[in-house]
Amino acid sequence: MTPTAARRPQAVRTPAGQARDKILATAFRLFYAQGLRAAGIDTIIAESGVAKATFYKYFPAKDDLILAYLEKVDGVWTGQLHAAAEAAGPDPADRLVGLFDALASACRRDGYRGCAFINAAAESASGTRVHERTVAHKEHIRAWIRDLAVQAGAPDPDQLARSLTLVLDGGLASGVLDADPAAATAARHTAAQLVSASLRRNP
Amino acid sequence: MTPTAARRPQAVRTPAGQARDKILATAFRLFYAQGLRAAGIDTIIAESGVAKATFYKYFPAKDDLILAYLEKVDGVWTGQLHAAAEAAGPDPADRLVGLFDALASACRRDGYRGCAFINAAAESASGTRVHERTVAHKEHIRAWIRDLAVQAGAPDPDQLARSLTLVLDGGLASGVLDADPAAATAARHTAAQLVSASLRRNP
DNA sequence: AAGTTATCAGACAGACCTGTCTACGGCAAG
DNA sequence: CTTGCCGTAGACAGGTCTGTCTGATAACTT
Repeated sequence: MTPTAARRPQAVRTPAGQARDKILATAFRLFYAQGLRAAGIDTIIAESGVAKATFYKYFPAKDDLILAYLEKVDGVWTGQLHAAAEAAGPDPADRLVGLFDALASACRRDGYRGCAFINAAAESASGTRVHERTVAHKEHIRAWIRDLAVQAGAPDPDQLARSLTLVLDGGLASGVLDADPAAATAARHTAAQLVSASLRRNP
Repeated sequence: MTPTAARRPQAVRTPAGQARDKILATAFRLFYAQGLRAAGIDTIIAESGVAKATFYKYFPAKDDLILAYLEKVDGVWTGQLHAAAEAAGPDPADRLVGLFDALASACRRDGYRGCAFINAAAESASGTRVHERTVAHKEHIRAWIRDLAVQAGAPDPDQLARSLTLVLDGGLASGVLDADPAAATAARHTAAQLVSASLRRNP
């Protein structure tokens, strides 16, 4: 009837500039818990508490949100790995083993579902931006581990980095099946074996 | 107009009893190549060349087809692992290393996209039949490897089996990123290191 | 020859998904 | 105070998805 009757209560308003963060936080949670395809845009918008138009302003397409999500995961996970490595002490050889503590911590977290990147890659065709981003992440990790192996004086740092990333990825991949802490413990143990075996000839 | 005008040419007819196999073969291909969600029922039906009603007769729901697919993958992959292990000779220690040749062979195949089970688990919520089936598969593999470790006289077969499955899963998980044969080679090399290190005290 | 069974073709329903668009409300800067 | 920006609410379009149903045909069985 009257224009006044059409007024809507406007509910709660997100402060300017914070909408993007809220969306990304929700996406982080839902993408990781349910998968990239299973988590729909509508759900993410509803749980973020933002309007649809606001969402599409910051993320013109779902793929953009997925990439932002992967960027965030990269930062978080890389940070945890670095922190775990540094917590093991100044010796690079210790750090190579200590980084596996990040895996154990991850396993213990509620809702742990393995590696977000491996899961994302499983849902994306090769050649897509999402897939490429995943490959880049794994290469960064391996380069970092290789660097530690060089510092530790490994005779073949490439080989050692390969071995350790295999064990790390194995631990992460098994995390999507069950969050068994034994897998993380075994991964750390295996890593210690590989590191000491690799450095034995060159003490 | 006339009833005769309504007659359809009936196209090519699948021989009785073979429809299920054709569907499963198509599903095997599409599920692995695209993922469980990305491969739609309609596409599978169209590429199978069967009628929709026939499909739903054999697989009342998509989940049933997915489970049949996983069953088939299990058979194929387990067979390849066993064959690679046996090809390495009669010594159980050699077999523990030789089974990694199956990984190298898989990497070389066109359209290789890592482990179908890990990929499936990434797309399914825990607690679902699909997820449970994946966990069961991984447990079978580890039990088999553990058995080989016992035969090889490993002092701690559980630990060795854990380590080797971590490396194997790592190799498979990295396969979804890129089918790098170097990963398979490194996995075999790492496995050899772990096996010999594990048996050293007990020759 | 008649009946049974397996298959084909495709319309249809109902849900969900992504992305666009309109209309409106509050806030801050000019 | 008003103008423009950023936000909300939600309808809508066009597509895809799973799963049901009808009706007709081919092949095998009795």
